[in-house]
Amino acid sequence: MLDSRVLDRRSDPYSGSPDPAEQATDCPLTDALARLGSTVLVERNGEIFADGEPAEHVYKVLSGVVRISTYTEDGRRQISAFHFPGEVFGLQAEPAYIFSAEAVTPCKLSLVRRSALRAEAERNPSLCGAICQSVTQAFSRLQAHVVLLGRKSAQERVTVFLRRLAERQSTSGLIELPMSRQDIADHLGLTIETVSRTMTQLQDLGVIALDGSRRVKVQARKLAA
Amino acid sequence: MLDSRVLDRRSDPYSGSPDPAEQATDCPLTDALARLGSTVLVERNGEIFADGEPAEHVYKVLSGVVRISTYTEDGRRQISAFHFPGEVFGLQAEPAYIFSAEAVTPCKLSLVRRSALRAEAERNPSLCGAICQSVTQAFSRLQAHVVLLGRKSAQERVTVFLRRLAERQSTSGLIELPMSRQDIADHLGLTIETVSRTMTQLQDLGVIALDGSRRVKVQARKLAA
DNA sequence: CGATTAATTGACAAAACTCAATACGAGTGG
DNA sequence: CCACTCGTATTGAGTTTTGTCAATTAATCG
Repeated sequence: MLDSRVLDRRSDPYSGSPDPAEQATDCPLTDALARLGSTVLVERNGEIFADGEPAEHVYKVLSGVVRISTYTEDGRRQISAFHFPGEVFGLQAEPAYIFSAEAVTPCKLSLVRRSALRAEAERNPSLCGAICQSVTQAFSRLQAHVVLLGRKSAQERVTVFLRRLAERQSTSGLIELPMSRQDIADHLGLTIETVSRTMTQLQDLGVIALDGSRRVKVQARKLAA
Repeated sequence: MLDSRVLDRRSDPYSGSPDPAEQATDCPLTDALARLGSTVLVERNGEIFADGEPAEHVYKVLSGVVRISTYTEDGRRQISAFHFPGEVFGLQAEPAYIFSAEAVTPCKLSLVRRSALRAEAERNPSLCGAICQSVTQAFSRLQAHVVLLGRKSAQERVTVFLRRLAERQSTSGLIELPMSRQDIADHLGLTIETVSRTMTQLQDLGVIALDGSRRVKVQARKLAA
């Protein structure tokens, strides 16, 4: 898990057909990443950065899925967030990362040095605003997750998780689960067994239909409630 | 709970002896609040703002304790954070508040219009940085809370809660609990009964000593583990 | 001092966890 | 193409933790 964290790095844009997440935009942060950053590929389960390391870079997902995790002393893991293409992570004021980031699937990431971003932000106030906005967005997401963890039953957690995933993938009805049951469990504060059982419960209730373990067909009506 | 949200408001500095949180500092955000903001008093359990309202102001606690809460449709409440003197809250990019803020104890707050803060930030890049920093700080706290909610037993939750409280109050050994058991329960994702039982357990274990329900003497050594 | 709210304690029920066994699925080699 | 393996997921049985409901005690406020 610690090997081969950087498979490829270059400063020029990727030559293949452009992903939506790589297009030019009106977001100063995206622009800054495109102009000042480089690209890196990370293999499945590869480490992007680890908790406690100097926080030197800010990342954006171009393709693939990233998990943000924290390991407690006794070996338990909490995944506080998953990041999908277009999302920025690693943006923080602390000098060292306060969590680890790993690739759930093979990932293409754009990254920029924090110092470069900071220098650019000094010159460009709109970039500064965009950074703030990105951080508050992450904050809002986390806030919603706190409510999920604090107040909800296993069934509610799984249902909400699937619903949010559906919204983010905006695929009407068919969700691809890029992450394992263990990842989901560690995100929702449950065990892998409870996640599994809840999935089958939801299937028995007719809320979802499982097609293998990584593909879920959603009865949108029923999931909504 | 909805009545009398604003008891007093004025633009000039408070005339009494200055709290530490009101002193002039080298923090541009604190300065901006002092220069551009006004002061308001809120009574115990008074509402500061509610989830869904237009997010017009940014606040800083001068004295007292504030709770940030979210109410779910089914009436459950999750308190995602408590704010102590010197801390800023309500700083967000969304046009409407995504949670409510209420006074745990009678509070003196400094507040500034978001538009004023934004205008000032355009002129002053260091203020922009300070804002970012404040948001990332809140983010880090929330991140730590997610780990607590996701992965910890009732006993660990209460222990960590008390430890963090002790750190923030920096009162060696004696903690004042400004909030009720219900507040603590809603913060830790537990029931009031579990919180209460856990407290007595910790007392039986010799980790803490309760002096009434709102005062806790901490055996620092034992709480640390 | 009495009334009211907050906190604790007890007995029981429910939800989730643990441990263990089984099944599935992707990849490999015969 | 099939059998084997390894990692992942599901299912089952029993335990533990926490939640629920009810009763009691403690604290607060007039």
